[in-house]
Amino acid sequence: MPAKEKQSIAIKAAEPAYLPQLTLDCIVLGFHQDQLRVLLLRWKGTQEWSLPGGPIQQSESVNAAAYRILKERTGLDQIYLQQFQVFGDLVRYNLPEIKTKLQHLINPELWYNRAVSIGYYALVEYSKVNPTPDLFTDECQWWEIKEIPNLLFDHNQIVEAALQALRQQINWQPIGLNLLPEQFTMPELQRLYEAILNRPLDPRNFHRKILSLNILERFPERRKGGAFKSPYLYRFNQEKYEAVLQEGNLSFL
Amino acid sequence: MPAKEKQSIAIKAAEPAYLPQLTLDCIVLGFHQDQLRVLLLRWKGTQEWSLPGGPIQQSESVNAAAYRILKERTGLDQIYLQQFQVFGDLVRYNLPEIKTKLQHLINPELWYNRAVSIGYYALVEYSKVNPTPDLFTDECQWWEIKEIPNLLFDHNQIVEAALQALRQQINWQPIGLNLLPEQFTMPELQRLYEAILNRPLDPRNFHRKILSLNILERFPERRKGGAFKSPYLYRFNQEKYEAVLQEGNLSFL
DNA sequence: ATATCATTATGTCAAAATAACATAATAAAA
DNA sequence: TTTTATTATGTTATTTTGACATAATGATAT
Repeated sequence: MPAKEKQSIAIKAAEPAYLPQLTLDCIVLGFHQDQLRVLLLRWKGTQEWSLPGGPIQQSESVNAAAYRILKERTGLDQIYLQQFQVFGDLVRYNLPEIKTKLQHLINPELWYNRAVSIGYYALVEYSKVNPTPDLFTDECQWWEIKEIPNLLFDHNQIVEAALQALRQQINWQPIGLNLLPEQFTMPELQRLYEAILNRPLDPRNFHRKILSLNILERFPERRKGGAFKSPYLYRFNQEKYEAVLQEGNLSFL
Repeated sequence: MPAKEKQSIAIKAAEPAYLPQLTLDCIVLGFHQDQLRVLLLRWKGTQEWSLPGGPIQQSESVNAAAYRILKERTGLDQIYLQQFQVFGDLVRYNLPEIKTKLQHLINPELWYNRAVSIGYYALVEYSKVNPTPDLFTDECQWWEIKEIPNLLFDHNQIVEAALQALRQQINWQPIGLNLLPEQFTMPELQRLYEAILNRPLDPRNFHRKILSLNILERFPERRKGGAFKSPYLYRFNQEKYEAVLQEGNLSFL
């Protein structure tokens, strides 16, 4: 190998079975106890965390690679996945530092000088996820968005960019529903939106606005169990949702 | 222009000076005579057209590569550029067909079986562009969006995706202004929006809505010269624009 | 000079969407 | 039965949108 080895998340796939110098990072978002959470991996024998991700096989599409990685880390198949940005800067982090931290894991010759990463965010139902580490890590865990530690590589920035993209997208598509279980209550949905948008919403206006989208169905029964008035249960109606999407009901400007 | 550059989504960057199996495609959009236009290249000795693009140098960021390519094809430096999608399917076009069409230009050994492409759209001022072919092409020309021929590779689909992304973005950001000269009239701006959105707009409502954004300045003088009432001239005010962006005035949902 | 023509600038009103606001109902626990 | 936490919901004023038509103007033709 010439004088070009170092790198990124992408370890020089010793196998040429992977696209060289290209990787993929996934921001897997879940919602639990009124908090947005993200799935992180702890590298073997360290306290260093990073996002799930990895190289792309020659035999799979980029999207398929994202689904594969998500399947490996969460056990889930059907996931809402959104490509949101390519990270292609020349210097994306302090490489010598990373190499030092991870040298016991990866032969330095296996690093690329540089890799480009495609960022995806995934919205998943928290309770269905079975967090599973990969070959380089020994722990896969949910972290509250607000408590994310310093991550390896440029992953803190990638998470930030993903959240921004999510906030933008949720303004015109009710994608938040992908984060909830099939049945949910209006207050739960509101708290999810508040977590994503990071600001409080008025419950009356929220209720009206969400229902006006015509993509929710209310069940006749309420949920019992709390020391309070029992809330109605709702369900996301995929068909109605798609009908709404068709209309492309964006206003200009 | 760097030696050995270009193009296509799938030519083996003969040198390791480029990121392998990764390319970049640019949809350069301009507006002229009430039409949206896109810059296309005709391959040497053929009637085959494709988008500007090419591989990324090891020594440049992905964004820098996009700017470099745009500079090479248009002569312009300061360009509004937006990364909008990665095209990463396994099979993006009929490779044998392409190889046949272009075999006189490129040694088949230099083709990759597969490459991933990062799509950018660029919004430019039509009259400032100096269309310039690259090493593989002998013509660089504007085409009306509605008259784009069958392009090489998956470029027709990429153009379509770019337009969709543009239409989406123009709904919440007044980016269209990048397509006009510094001074423009309200009807010109309206016709631009109509071209992008592909539907007629009411001039009174358009006027009201655009001005309400508070990013335009009206000049005291009007433009003379037509056999009709002379229109006012406007200018895009960058400062005001940025002030508005800060507010992040997106409604939720 | 005047008429004609193409184009531009602009206002009103009804309907819809938004934002701001408070209280009664209820399930469980005390 | 009282208390507590939480949920469901309605009204009004304001803002935004959408639908609609006409008068003004600059050039050209007569």
